[in-house]
Amino acid sequence: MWTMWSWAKAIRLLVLTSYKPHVTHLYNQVTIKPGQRLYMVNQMYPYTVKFTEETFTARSAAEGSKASKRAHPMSCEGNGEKIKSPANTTSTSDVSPPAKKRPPPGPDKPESAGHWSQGLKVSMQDPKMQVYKDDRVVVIKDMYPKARYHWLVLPWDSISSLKALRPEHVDLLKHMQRVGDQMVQQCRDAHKLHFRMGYHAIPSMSHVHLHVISQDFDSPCLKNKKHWNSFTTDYFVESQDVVAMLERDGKVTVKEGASELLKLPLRCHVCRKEQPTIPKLKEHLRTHLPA
DNA sequence: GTTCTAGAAC
DNA sequence: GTTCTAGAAC
Repeated sequence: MWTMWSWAKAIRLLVLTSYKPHVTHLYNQVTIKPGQRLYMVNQMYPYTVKFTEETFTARSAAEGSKASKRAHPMSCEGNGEKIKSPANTTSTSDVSPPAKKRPPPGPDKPESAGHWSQGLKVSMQDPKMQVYKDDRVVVIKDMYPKARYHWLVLPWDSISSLKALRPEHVDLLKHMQRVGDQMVQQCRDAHKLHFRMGYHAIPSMSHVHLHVISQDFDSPCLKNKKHWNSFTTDYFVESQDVVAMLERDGKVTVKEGASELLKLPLRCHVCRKEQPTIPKLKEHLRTHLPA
C-alpha cells in the first residue's frame, strides 16, 4: 500500500516523438512513480524523453488516486481481432493514456498535450493499440467501439482536423481509404456485415481520423443520442465525399449547423423508423442483425 | 471523447 | 417507485 510520502516525489516525463527530422511534436506527458519502469520499444518512431522532478501535494496525490481507478469498463472494451502486420512485432510499452487533472486551456490557447482531446495522438503511438501501420498511416481499434468493428485510420502527419486539409493531402486521404478497405477485407465477418467509412463533421478528438465502422451498431459503448446521430446522420461525412470535396474545392468545409444534427430524433438507419429512447433503439437494432 | 448524476419522464 | 437523458466536469 502506498503512503502519502511515496507520492511525494514523482518523475514527470515529457515524451516527444519525432518522426520527421525537422518536425517534433509533443505527444504525451506521463507520471512515473518511484520504482516504475519505462520501456521504449517503438524504434520506428523514436522517442525523446525529458525528465523533470516535481513535488506532489496531498491534493494532487488524491486526484492521481481517483484518476487511476477510472479505467474503461470491461463491458465496453475491445472489438474485432488483430491482423498480422508489422505493427505487432514489438512487445509491451507502459506509456499510459493521459489522465490527471490539468488547468483548463486558455481561450485562444490550443489544447495541451495531456488533455483528453489529444488522446488519439497518444493511442496511435502505442504499439498495443496499433493493428496496422505503414509509412503514412496507422490503424487502431476505437477504444470505445460503437459497433462490432470500429477502427480509426490516422495519418502519421499531424493534421488537426478536416479544416486543415489541403490539396496535397488528397493522396494521403485516398491511401487512408484504401487501408480502411483492407481492414474490412480482412474482417472475418465482412461477408455478413455492412461497413461505412467516414469522418465526423466536428470531431471531439484532435488529429484527423477516418472511422471504419460496421453498421450493426451492436456495442455497449453506444450509449446516447450523440453517439447514434454522429454515425447515422450527415454528421458522418463519407470518406469519398471528403476526398471529392478536397479535389474539387481544394479544401473541406462542413455544413453550418452540423452540431444540431446530433440532437435529431433517434431514427433507425436501416428502416428509418423513429425510436423513443436509446434502450428501445438498441432493442430495435437487434431485429436487423444478421442471423 | 467518457463518466457522473440531478431531475425529467414514465 | 424506476428509467432515461442532458449537461457539467474531467
